[in-house]
Amino acid sequence: MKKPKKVRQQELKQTIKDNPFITDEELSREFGVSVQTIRLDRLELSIPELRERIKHVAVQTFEDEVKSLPIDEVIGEIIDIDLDERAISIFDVSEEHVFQRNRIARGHHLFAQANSLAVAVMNDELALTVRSDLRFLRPVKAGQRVVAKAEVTGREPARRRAYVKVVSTVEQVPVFTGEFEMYRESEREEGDGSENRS
Amino acid sequence: MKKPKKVRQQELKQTIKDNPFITDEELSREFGVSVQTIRLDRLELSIPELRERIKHVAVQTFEDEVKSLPIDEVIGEIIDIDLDERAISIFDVSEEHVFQRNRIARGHHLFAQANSLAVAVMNDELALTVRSDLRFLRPVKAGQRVVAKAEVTGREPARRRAYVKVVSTVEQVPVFTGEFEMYRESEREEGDGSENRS
DNA sequence: CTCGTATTAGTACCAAGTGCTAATAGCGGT
DNA sequence: ACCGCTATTAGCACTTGGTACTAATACGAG
Repeated sequence: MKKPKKVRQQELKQTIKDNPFITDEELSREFGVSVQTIRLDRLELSIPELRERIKHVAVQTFEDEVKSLPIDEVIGEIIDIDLDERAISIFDVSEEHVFQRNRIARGHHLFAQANSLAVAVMNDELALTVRSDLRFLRPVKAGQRVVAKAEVTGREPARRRAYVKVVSTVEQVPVFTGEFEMYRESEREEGDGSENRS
Repeated sequence: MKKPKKVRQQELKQTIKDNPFITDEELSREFGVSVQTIRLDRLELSIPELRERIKHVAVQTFEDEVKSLPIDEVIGEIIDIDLDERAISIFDVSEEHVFQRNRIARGHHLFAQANSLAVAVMNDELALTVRSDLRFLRPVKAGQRVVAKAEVTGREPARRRAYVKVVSTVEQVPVFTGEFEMYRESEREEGDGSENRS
């Protein structure tokens, strides 16, 4: 008995952790013991078999992948709107909006809420964002409710521009602010709406 | 023969893609054909067996995980990454990303691609966006492919900040640019750039 | 009705195991 | 030297989810 059982088991644990794709047979060669011994060790350490280990790793990725997709249509629910003036929306942050590692909301969701609201507040067939300046003031965590308030702060009809300021808060505390320069497709009176500046 | 073979095979392909963890037997029940038929279909479509599929998924994660972090959390597909230096991702704009009225992509998708790329390029356990300044230069339409290039332009280890510039183009033409000020969760010594924390 | 493709059935075999029983090794203590 | 005990090894039956192959059957078009 070269190494005591305990030592071997600890090493075994580490080896499998480092490379979950190793079979019992390969392990048995590596440690110079029989396959059965490896099996007994795994049993005692409650380490599952190769396929289960692989599956476990795979499931993790897969779930993460599926989870981090959603970013669709209009983000947040608009609860009040006064066209061309101001608007408010709420957005509940849930698991799929956060980094798994620390449950902090990914920036683009906050931006999406604010941007959607800025688009909505424009009283226009179609508004496009031209430019924006964002500040992420505090991290937002899963489970929190973000309230975004948008206000139209300026207009430049000649250039078809409007300026919108959005402040997002969680329980009264500001977490995000954004200034948006918006382009309105149609002019104020007639609904033109099919122009393509580029 | 309810559905022609071709249709079944296409559906089969999709089903397996959506859920690689499904056995031939489950598939055979789902499609109302025998297990052998499923096997023949897989053979023709060169879809590997369950375990190989799972293993493939697992290997991906494992490799990515060793490297760094949220490659599976990125919006768009990373096609090249040089940690702490630069990264490139592509994002295909489809119907669900655009306004129905004019088929122009909603701004937050462009932002999401750029922002997640900026996060990914940071060689860090966790990076958060602190501030960003965006310009939407030209409208992007459904069907177009957006290529985003991120470059780390500056570092301020003392304040745990890094600066990333992202330029997104469609067929060489810039459509979006963004400057990101990022916060990195973990501190790092200067002059390293490629250590092996994990 | 016949031809050809599609489908189903059945068999042998494989990898990487589990679960179980039984034999053997190694070593300490007395 | 012998007992006792744990550790190790061996062997066998059985499991999953397949591959590879052969053979039979069904179905639809010409």
